[in-house]
Amino acid sequence: MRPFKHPSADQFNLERVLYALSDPVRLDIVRRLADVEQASCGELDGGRPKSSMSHHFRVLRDAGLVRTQGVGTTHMNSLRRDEIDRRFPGLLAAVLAAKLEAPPGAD
Amino acid sequence: MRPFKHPSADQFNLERVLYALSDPVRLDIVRRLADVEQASCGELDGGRPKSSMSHHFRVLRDAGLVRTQGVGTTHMNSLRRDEIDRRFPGLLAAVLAAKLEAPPGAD
DNA sequence: TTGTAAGTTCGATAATATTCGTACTATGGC
DNA sequence: GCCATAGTACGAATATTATCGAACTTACAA
Repeated sequence: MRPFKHPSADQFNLERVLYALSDPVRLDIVRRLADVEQASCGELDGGRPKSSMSHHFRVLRDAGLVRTQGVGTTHMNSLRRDEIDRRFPGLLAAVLAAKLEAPPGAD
Repeated sequence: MRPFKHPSADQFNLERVLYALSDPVRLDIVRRLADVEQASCGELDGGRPKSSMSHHFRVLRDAGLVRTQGVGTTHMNSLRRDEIDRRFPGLLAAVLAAKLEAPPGAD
């Protein structure tokens, strides 16, 4: 199981990062990774097909948001929080702190 | 010239906002609006066709990032900074503060 | 009223993404 | 070795977006 190619912090690209975060499935992955420090792909699919999830993980990896390493037979994903923070200070914090959809009538 | 339909702050959607910001042309518009407080569409096209720009302004408007109002024969655009800030604190600041592409060898 | 400048809207085309089934690969347990 | 598990890679269908020309609308000015 050869390791994945991850971009280095100075290769991060703001547009790519924002794009990666603009998908509900991927945003959800990021939010959950923010809580658990590490999780396998299987723990993060919402019942979705593996091939779909694999695609989303790749987008997140390529953007630099997530690091994936093979551990035994599973792939462990973690948020590259420090590196993202260093390159785009405050961005991840803002995204993670963002209030979800305002239900009609709230606010 | 009937006014445009702008979403109210509680209708803002994080994914939509992130998506709107994930395009280089639109990100550039937002960055420049952050400096000037107000600008016409013509001042912000980079020599690009009007119809293309019109599309991008619409995406930004629909996401709630930009407000467009007709003034005479031109359309004046401004960043809805306060409203975005209230709904997604720190997000715009982080995006605007983000270092651009790291040139190879920098950092 | 005729013209012009500023943008929008429409429509077509091309480029990108998403989704997901199927086949494939690697690892660990028996 | 054999099998199950976890996930990737590929391929195809579908959907979404971007780009831009051309026609249209509005406001102002001469």
